[in-house]
Amino acid sequence: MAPPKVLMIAEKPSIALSIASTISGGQMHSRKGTTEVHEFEGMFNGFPAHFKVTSVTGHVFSVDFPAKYQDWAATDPADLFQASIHKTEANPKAHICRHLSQEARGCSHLVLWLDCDREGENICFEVIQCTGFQAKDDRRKVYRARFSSVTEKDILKAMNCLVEPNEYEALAVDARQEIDLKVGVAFTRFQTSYFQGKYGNLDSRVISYGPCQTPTLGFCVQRYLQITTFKPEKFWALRPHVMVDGYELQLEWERQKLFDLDVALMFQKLVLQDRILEVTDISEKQESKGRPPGLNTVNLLKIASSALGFGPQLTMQLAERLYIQGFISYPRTESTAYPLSFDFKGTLGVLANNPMWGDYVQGLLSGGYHKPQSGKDAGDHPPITPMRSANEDMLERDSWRLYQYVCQHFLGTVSPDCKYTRKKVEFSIGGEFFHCIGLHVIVKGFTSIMPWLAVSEKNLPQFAKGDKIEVSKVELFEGQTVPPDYLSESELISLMEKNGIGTDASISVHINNICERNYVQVQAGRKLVPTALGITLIRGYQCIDPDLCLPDIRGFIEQQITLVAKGEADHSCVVQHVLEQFKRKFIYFVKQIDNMDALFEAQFSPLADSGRAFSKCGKCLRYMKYISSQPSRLYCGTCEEVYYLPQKGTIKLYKELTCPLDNFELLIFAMAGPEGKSFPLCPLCYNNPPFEGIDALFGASKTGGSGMLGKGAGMPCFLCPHPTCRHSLIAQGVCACPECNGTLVLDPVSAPKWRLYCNMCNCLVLLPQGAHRISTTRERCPECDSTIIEVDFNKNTTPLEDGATLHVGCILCDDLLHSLVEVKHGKSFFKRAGKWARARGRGAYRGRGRGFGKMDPKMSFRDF
DNA sequence: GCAAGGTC
Repeated sequence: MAPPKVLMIAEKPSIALSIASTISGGQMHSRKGTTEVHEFEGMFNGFPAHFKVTSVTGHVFSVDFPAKYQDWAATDPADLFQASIHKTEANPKAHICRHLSQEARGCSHLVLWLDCDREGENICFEVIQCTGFQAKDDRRKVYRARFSSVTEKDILKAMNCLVEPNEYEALAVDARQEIDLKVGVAFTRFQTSYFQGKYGNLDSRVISYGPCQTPTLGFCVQRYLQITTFKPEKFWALRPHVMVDGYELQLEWERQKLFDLDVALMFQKLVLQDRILEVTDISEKQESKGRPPGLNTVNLLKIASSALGFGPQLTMQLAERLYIQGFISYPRTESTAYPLSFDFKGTLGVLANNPMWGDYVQGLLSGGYHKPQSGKDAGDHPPITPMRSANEDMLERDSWRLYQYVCQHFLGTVSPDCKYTRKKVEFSIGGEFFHCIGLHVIVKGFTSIMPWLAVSEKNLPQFAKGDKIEVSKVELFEGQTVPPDYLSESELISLMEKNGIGTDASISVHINNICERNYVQVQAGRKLVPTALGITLIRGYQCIDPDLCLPDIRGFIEQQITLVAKGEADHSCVVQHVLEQFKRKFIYFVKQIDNMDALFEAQFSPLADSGRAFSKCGKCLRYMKYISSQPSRLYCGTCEEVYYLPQKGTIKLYKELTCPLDNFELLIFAMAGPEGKSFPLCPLCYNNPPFEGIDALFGASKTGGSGMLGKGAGMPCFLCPHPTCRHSLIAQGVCACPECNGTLVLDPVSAPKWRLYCNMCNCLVLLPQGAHRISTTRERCPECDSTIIEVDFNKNTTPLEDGATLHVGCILCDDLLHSLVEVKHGKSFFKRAGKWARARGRGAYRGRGRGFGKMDPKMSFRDF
C-alpha cells in the first residue's frame, strides 16, 4: 500500500522551501507550480509518509461587497453596514485556490505552516477551505504547526507537537475585515460623492476614509495646527565666558532661560558685579551608549526616511529586492530580538571578506563579538540581517545604501557598547550657578561602524575645585521659542507604531495612501505637510466627531476583535456591536455634514465658479465649464449638469463640429503618451449612450450590476453606430482588428503620422506616413468589404506615377496601400491573417449589417 | 472610484 500523503502549506514560497529542506534534510524534489512544490519521503507520526510542501502568497481571499452594492449611485452608503459581504480570491490570476485543491487530492493529512499570528491563523482556514479538508475530521486530519522562528530547531520542534488551528483568532480577523470594509467604504463613498459633486477644484479622485489612513493623516494635521497656532515667546539666558589657556569657554546657566527681561537683567548685573567665578564642584562619571537591538521593519523605515531620504514605499521595494536576491533576510518583521539559535558567527562570516567591513568583522571574530541586546520577540521573523556579501558595484545605488545600513546595523548589534566619561565642572558667581560639560570617549564600540551615532569629544581645560577665574564677558543671549517643524515621516512611523496604526507590512501603504489622495505632500527632508484638503478633512472630523480621526478608533476595533480572538465574545455579536456604533457615527456625520461643508466652502470653489468656459451645451447653447481637477468633467451652469470626460489625457475642441443627435459641441480626447490614440466624443452621448447594444464602453473596467456608468467611462464616437454622422464607427471604421473583436478606426487627427487604432484594444496600424490627408469613403471593398480609404499623398514624396497624389483603395487588397501599412502594436498582424479574417466577422458593433459581418474567410493579407 | 491585511 502506498504511504499516506501529507500536504504542508506555508505562507510564502521561501518558508515552504525552508521547511521542506529542514524536514527532508535537503533530500527532496522540487517542481514548479502556481507556487513551488517540494516532495520527499519521510516519517509522519511514526509512520512512513509522502510529503508535499507548498505555499500560498499571503491571504488567498479578500472580502468585498456583492455586485449589487458596487454601484455608487444606486447604493445608500448607510445600507452598507447591514450589507452581505463575500470572499473573493485576492489574486484571481494566481489561481492559488485551484493549486491548493489540486495538490490536496489524495492527501490524508494537512499541516498548516502559516505564520504564527492572527492573520496566519485566518489564512489557515482559507487554506482548509481550498483544500476541501474539514477542520474536525478524523479520517483526513488537519494540523497546525506552531513555530517561533524558521530555524531547524523550531521547525522540528513544531513538527513534533502539532496542534489544532485556532478558530477564534481566525474569526477575529474575519471581524476586522468586515468592520474595516464597511466603515471605510461607507464613509469614503459618502464624502466623495458629497464634496466632489459640489466643488470644482478638489484635486482628488476619491476622498477616502479609513480607520488607519485617517488617524495617520490626523497626526500630520495635528502637528500642522500646532505650528500655525504657535505663539513665539522671547527668552533670555546668561552666558558667562571665561578665557582659560588661551581658549574661550562659554558656560551654561543652571536656570537655562528666563522669560522676563527685567529679571534676567537683574541677574546679569549681579554676575557682572561679582566678576569672579569660583569652581564649586568637579564630577566625573562613566556613561555608556548601548549598542542597538536587532533591526526590525519599522526601525528600518525610520532610518531610511531620516538618514537616506527614502520613502517607506521605496524602502520596502528595495528591501524586498535585496531579500529576493538573497542579500538580506526577510524584511518584514516586528522582532528586534534574535532567536536563541541565531548563528552570529555564520552571519559575521558572510561579511568576513567584504572589502568594506571585512577588517572590522575579523576584529569581532577574533576579539569576541558581543551578545546583542535582548530586544522584543514578536515570534514572527528574526531581525533583518545580511545574508550574502555585496560590494558597491553589485547593487544599484539606492539598494547599496540600504544594504550598507543593514550590514552596519547588524555589526553594531554585536559590537561593544560605546563608553565615555562625562565631566561636569560647576561654577558660582554673584549667587548664580553655571556649568560646563566635557566628554571623552573611552571605547568607541559600535559607534565606529555606525559613526553617525558617535559621541563627540568635548575637551575641557584643567580646573580645580576652589579655582577663582575672572569672567571675560557676560552675554545676555536673547532668543525666541520656535514652533516645531512639520512632522517628519520618521516621527509619523513612530507615532503609528506607538498607537497600533497599521502593521510593519502596511505602515508604508497608509503613508503612501495619504500622499496619493493628495492629503499630504512630502517636502524636503521627508517632512509631511498637509494640503488644504487634508487639513479641511481633519478639521471637519474634529468639529463633527473627533473620534473619527483619533488613533483610538483603531485601538477600539483591535480591542473588540481581541475579545473574539480570546474566545471571550462571539464573532457575530462583536461585529454587529461595532458596526452599530459606527453606523450611529455615520448617521450623525451625514446629519452634521454642513459643519464640514462650511470649512470646504471657505477653502474650495463651487462647481459654478470653477473651470473655464470650454464648449457649448446642446441643450441651452451656453458655454459649459471645463473642470480640470480629477475627475475632469464639464459643468453646465445653466442646466446644472455634469458631464464626465475620459480621464488621463488631454481634451480639446474638435473644430466647431457638433453632434447630429443633440447639438453638443464635439471634443477630441488624446490619451497620454506619444502613441496615445485620439478620438472625438460628444459630452452628452459619452455620458448617456443613445443606442442600445454597446456592451464595452471606453474606460469601463467595472460598470457594476445596474449598468450605470462609472465616472469617466462612456461612449466616444468610435463606438457610436450612427449611420450617417461623419465621426461614427460606421463612417470611420475601416476593418476588423487582427487582435480582438474590435474594429480598426481612422484616427482623424493623427496627421501627418496617419494611423488606425482599434476601438477595443491597443492595436495600432500605421498608414502611409506624411500624407496630406487620409479619409474614409462610403465605399466598400468588393473583395473583403473593408472601407475604401482615400489618400492624398504629399506631392514631393508621392509613390504614385507622374507625380499624381490622389489614391483610393482598400488597405488589405490594394497592393500599393498594403505595402505602406505597418502594425505597430499587438501580435503579428500579417502572419495570423486567418485570425484577422475571423475577427472581422465579429465586430463589437456591426453597423446595419453593412459589410462588417459578411466576409470571405479566404480574404487576408495574401501577399505577406 | 472605496478599507486593511497578507505577499509578489
